[in-house]
Amino acid sequence: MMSDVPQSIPASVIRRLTAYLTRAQTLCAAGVEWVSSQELAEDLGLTSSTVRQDLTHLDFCGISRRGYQVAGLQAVLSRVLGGDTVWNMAVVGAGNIGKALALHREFSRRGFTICGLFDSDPKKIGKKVGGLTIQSIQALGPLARTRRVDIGVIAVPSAAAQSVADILVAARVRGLLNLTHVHLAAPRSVPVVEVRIVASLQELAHAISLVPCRPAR
Amino acid sequence: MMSDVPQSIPASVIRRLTAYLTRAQTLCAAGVEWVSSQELAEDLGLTSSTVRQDLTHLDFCGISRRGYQVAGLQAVLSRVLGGDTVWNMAVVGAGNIGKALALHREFSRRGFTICGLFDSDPKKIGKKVGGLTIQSIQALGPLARTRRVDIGVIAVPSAAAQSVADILVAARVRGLLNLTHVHLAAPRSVPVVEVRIVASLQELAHAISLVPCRPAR
DNA sequence: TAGATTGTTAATCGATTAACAATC
DNA sequence: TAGATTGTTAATCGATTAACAATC
Repeated sequence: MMSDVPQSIPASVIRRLTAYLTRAQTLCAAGVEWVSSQELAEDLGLTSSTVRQDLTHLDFCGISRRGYQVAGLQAVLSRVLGGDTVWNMAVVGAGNIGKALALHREFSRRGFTICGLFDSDPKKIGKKVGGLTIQSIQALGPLARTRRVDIGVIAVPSAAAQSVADILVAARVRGLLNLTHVHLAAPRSVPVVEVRIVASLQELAHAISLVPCRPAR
Repeated sequence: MMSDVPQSIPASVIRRLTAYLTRAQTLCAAGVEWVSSQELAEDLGLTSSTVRQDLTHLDFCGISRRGYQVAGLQAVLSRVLGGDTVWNMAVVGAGNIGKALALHREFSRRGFTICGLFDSDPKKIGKKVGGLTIQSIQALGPLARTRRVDIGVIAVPSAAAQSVADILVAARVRGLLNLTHVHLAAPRSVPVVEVRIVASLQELAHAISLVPCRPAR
């Protein structure tokens, strides 16, 4: 009867759970108490069936004729998505993207603390970005280890990405967020999530070219 | 026998095609002439079967025992992904992320030109970011129309995202890149691609917590 | 009660992988 | 020729959707 094995939720579902969480937070802030699968589906461009199916992965039940209690839903989603945990991040690459991430307030609000910003350019080292001082890549390995960095954010030029990933993995970082457009090799115990902005633009460009031209007015 | 209908390639395949393109460009620059599906698969963390299946969507054939000619593959992928076209973009929101995008060189290199940067904050209007002057949101609609903006990039606070999207759609923009964490409603003729960085971090955090702890050394 | 909405099962759909004949 | 690699078909796998009994 020992069925309490922590259920592994598929990545496709996890991505939607983050959307439900954001929505639940908004509804909660607006004082809404109950939400149905149908309403959530409309808000997020899904079917109600998908929403209900997704929420069965949670240790949380809706109520017939009322839907899901917003506050409870928010709490459960937050916990499943690691809301209780604070994650330590190191951002590598202090270019435009790296600096933007270092300054982005939304991260700390969600429990992701940036505890170091690194670059290989000697001219940048020592400069301040928000509350952080840019440090040398040489310092990355030792610091990631002593500061117990959980997540390495890779925002360097693509050519340097793999070597930075290797340094981070050797420093026992637990996961990588890859903002470059090259694939990173990492051991299976170190998950990698890719955020490919240029690829997203190309995907969008392709989708656009499939849409028949609209009339001139 | 009229089978030359422009095949609609699934989005899942398009995302990988962008990866093949990047890889082909790197190989081409390195002077490599041929690449097999097996090699591409290893480089990108896929199976050779997936690679071959994907490439059948292209008007391009490999050769038994040799693989795919890198230069040709690169050319065909570039064309399919809109490499011949130059896309006009407006970036809305001149916060950290918006500014980083405006300064990011990789976009223009890939055929995505930023022709305007907009913000609602009066204190920011008139300031220069790279070659661009920050303009008022009031100017967005008219300018998007007259400058024939193809793609609107939404990098404003989440609460303002939908209204910005509405302005862009009304100004006949053809597609939206959404960098906020809320879902955007848009007509089906205006494709929306979402780049959700915080959601990616949460996905990563969840993946990390599934990995059993490694021994202390 | 009547009816709306859940949780769940079964059906459908699409994407990935395996397998192999064709071929260079 | 022998053998490696393609293009393609069929099998598998997983994700989404439809349907509906249970229930509040």
